[in-house]
Amino acid sequence: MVADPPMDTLRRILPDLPPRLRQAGQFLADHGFDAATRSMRGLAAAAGANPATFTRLAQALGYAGWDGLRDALIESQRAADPIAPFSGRAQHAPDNLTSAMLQADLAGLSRLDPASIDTAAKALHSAERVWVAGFRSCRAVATLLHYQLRLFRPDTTRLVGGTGPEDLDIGSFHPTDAVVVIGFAPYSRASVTTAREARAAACTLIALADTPAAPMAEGAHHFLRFDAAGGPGFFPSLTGAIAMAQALSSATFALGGQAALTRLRETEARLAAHSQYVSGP
Amino acid sequence: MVADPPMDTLRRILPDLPPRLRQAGQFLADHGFDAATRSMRGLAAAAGANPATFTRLAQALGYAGWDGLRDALIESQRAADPIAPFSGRAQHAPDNLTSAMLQADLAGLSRLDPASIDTAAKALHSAERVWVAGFRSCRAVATLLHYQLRLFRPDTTRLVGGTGPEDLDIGSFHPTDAVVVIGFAPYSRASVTTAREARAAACTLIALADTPAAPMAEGAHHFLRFDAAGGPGFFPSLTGAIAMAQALSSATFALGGQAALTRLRETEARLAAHSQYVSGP
DNA sequence: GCGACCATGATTCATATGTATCGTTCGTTC
DNA sequence: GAACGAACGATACATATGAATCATGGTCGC
Repeated sequence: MVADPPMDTLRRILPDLPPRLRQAGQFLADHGFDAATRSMRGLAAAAGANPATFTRLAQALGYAGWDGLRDALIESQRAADPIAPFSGRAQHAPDNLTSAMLQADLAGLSRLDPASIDTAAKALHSAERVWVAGFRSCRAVATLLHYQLRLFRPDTTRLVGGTGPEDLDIGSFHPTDAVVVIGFAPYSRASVTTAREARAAACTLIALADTPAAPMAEGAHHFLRFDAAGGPGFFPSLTGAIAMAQALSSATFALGGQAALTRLRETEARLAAHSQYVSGP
Repeated sequence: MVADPPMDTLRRILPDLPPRLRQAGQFLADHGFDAATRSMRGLAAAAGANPATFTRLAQALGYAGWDGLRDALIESQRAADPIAPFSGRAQHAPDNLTSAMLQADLAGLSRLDPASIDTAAKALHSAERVWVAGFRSCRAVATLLHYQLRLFRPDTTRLVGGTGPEDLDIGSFHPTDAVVVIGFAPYSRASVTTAREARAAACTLIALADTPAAPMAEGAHHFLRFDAAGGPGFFPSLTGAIAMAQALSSATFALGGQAALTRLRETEARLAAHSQYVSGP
């Protein structure tokens, strides 16, 4: 009956719990490790709650008592974090696809080159307008970069193909523009076209790609490399590209100084005024 | 005096210990997690040793008693859990913002929980339809997850707000649907609404968020945690969320078996036929 | 051979721990 | 307004837990 991860069932019934039980449940959700190690009374003291509350919480979750819940927590955590105290973590090959993918992403991140990002940020900073282009799965990276840049450069940042077919956008490239193109093999036709047109228009071309031989990297002023393939996943990984795009926007923001900060505050105030956000938990 | 990691001092004095103490020490080294969670007597039973042996072992390590050793073990494991596994990497302080961001992303990735991703993938696999919802910067994550899922589930995957205002999408949630909501603080109003409606419609709710206390995690059947803040960047980081989304789609694909593979091949063939791609370098 | 010493197991005990129980409070319903 | 029940805190209790103590067996030195 309660063979699922206890944290999942906890979250499911959490909203329907009475106030103090929910408070205890919240604490448990935030401090799962303590729940597995400390005693029930110790937990209660840390949470500022009555010990009996945790017994009741366990029973509300379908366990016979706190011991049952605690055992389930221990079991789920043992699987979750294989601490492997002595043997290096790298030794035991990842047992399943998921952790293998995460591990590959980890390795991919560590291969990124910070220096190339910083010089590209300078180029973005000094460009009059910035175009961001990414298609198919790379569209996710492009939208994020575009979104973050717009937070402090709202009027001078455009997404290629953001407001319709990309033809018109490409046609309006200007020599003082910078164009960021993101792509990896197999390269979408649109991204290659965008890069070619950017070169033709004498823009500053910044390419985020998987290899210097990529079509969009040809003649690019800045080349930022990330690993897309190589992982065990069935699809290419965009984790490295995302990390690089974020670092790029942050570095560009840092170059913007006080002016950029002011514009960011304005944007945030505008979002808050339209109550786009709800208050935190 | 014994502020070092207990496992280190253990290993140091292990060879000089009397036979039974050494045997217990071996077991402790191999099952550090159990030592931190189970009771001393329980440990002794599992190790096939006398309970008193572990008290003596703790004293031999310089602790007042077993409780002292156990607390040290807990503390060292708590630290080892959330901090980066490649602790050597964290030592040399990053020289600039960019590499600091990448480093923070690296640490964030290592904190992801593969087990929770796998169980969520099962839920996606068995859902009739899958809705993906993310707004503002999380839209990037949502589009990528939607894109990858559509590669092998083209007809049963939808992006909330993908074809217009999200109201109509939200209204058509069905109990056999699964809804994936991505968000972090400050939480956009649309994402909270989507999660609430998903719950109301009795959908399977899968939340990707920065804390279990996030509004969209309330009552969620599956909760996948990632770190958004914490880095030195000016904007939250979506690297962890992207990595998790990709792992989620790959895991779901793997569950799909031959049928999913067939559909993926069909999609690829269709893209190639329309010559969306250019040949590689 | 024998006493001293250490390692180890068994026993015992004070304490910590989880839970059943009772009384109180608060909100709801008739 | 009375009656009811849920939620919660406080108390009491049976049990589990860790550690001190005692007892035993084996080893080393003389």
